Amino acid sequence: MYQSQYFIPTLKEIPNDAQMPSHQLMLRAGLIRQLAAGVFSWLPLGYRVLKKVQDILREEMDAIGGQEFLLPALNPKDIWEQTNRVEAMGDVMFHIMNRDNLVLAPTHEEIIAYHASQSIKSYKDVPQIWYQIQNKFRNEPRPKSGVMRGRQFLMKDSYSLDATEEGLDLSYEKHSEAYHKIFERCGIKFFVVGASSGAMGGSKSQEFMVENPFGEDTCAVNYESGYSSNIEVAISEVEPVGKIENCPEMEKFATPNAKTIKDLAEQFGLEINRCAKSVVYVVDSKVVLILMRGIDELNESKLQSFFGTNQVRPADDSEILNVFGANPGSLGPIKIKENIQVFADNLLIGANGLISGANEDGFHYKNIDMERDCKIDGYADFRTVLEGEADTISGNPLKVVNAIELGHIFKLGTKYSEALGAKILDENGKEKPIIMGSYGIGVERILACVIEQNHDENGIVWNKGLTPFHVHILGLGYDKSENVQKVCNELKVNLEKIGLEVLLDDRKERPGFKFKDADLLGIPVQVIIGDRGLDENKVELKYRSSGEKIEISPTNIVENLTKFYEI
RNA sequence: CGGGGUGUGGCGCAGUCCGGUUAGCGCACUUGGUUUGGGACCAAGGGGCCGCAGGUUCAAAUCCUGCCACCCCGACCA
Repeated sequence: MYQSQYFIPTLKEIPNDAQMPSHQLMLRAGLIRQLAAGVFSWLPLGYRVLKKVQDILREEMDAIGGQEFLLPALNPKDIWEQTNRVEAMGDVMFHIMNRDNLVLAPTHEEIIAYHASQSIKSYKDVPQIWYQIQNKFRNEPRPKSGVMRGRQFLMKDSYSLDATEEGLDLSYEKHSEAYHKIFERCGIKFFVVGASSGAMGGSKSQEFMVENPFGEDTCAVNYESGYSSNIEVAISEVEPVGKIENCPEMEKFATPNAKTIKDLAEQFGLEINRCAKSVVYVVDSKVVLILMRGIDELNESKLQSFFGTNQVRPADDSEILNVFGANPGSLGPIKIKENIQVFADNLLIGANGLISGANEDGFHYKNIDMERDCKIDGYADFRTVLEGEADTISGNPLKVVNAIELGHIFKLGTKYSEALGAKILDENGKEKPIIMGSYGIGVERILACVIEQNHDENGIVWNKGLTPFHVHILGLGYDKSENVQKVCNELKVNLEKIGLEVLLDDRKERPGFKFKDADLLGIPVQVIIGDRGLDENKVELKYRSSGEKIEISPTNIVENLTKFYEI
């Protein structure tokens, strides 16, 4: 490819509205352009890389027996109504104004289940793995970070159909292995976390994560021990609060200026973890009290799975006053005005010597014994893991990091097959719903993550597998020197002959300009050809990742690059 | 949806507070010339309904009102 004829609009300056390095570089290197918030055009150079990612996805999906579909983005709304997801998706789903019976698909479980219901009738017809690489539409309230979160985005989504739980386990395992291979081949450093399945009813779910400051998920990890978990479900080894000896009788005391646990601990010289924090939530319209250690934060995901509902929210001040007869800052488990359920975090099991609000403004109790003085309806893990706590595998400190969700594998179960009547007969002629799994990868996110992990101050550093071109020939003084032209073109032909993709910078630009652009584009090897070297029968080979340059005779380049690309 | 910010040529910005020459600068673009191994220089050019719509005024990029778009923080995120 001649660069003078190829559309690669590079930018010298960083576009004002790009914050994330990969976003900046994708714009600067001419891979993408933004069309609207969360909507991007892929330019030729970017699309070349995107296609290479898709090739890897196809190869690995085919390798586990996946069959590629292309499902429509326009979907009949009534199919989505059968699973109640028009309502569940709410504003996230795009609706069509002048054709009300159609919607834009944000995912494809329903359509897969629909087709399965038509044609998959027997246990002999499964297992099936169906996948596609296709645009998804989600009306994100706030698109951000370039292609990281868009309103239209490419997803590799696949779905497994099985007759038995064991079959699902196998399909799930196959996907897990395929995903590992995919991300490894893309050269991404990632980790896998167990994720909260929330109230959606699936049994097992794991997310493939990439540590990144712009990531929207939070995970607790220890790379050495291999512990990694979404903060929504993360656990750690923490000493319970426990008992003190000879805990005296409970005693009320005045705390007029202590509104927070911190105030309380500081003003009265108390141990912060014996100051029990009272968190008030409304769960399915009922007010509940959760007691936690003073230092801990309630984890809403854990609360949701404990109660099996996602209808949870913090109680507001008037609800609190109503139930407790006191305001936040003086709440506790003792003598609550209304009869409500009280739960406590596991770390408070058997604890005594606790301090908590008296449900009377400006007063607290001390010497509270959970068993002696409180009526607790249940204990569970409600807390959010904190940085530095011991991981449950090695006991070494956990790191709490931001992460990008690249992929998600999910044992769905029968929710969609039941709703859409996707049923099969088993060996005994008994009708059963198909057991489904759902597996997704954000295709454009792969690209962004690769750039996040592989760039320097000069630009992108592509790996051999994803680079848009294998070799970047820089013809210095190309427009002037017939010799440079001759050597460049011969080399281009010879490299293409052995299957390498070549970008030849034949533009009428000064050398410095070409060097800067080449580093920005980030093709792994640059072959620098100019009269100065050719006079001594030398050209220069520069490796983008190390910056290392070697001088070499033009006749040895093909051999050298054959080795480099292991052809 | 709440809070904050920004809209001026393809990109990056100044000008707006305090209304008043012909709307300016750098990059990019066109032409000519000199240059040519890490984003050259000189000269001459082309390109703007100053986000949109109203309003105030003799006069609006500038003041007022409404709307729109985009970015950031938060809420949300199968």
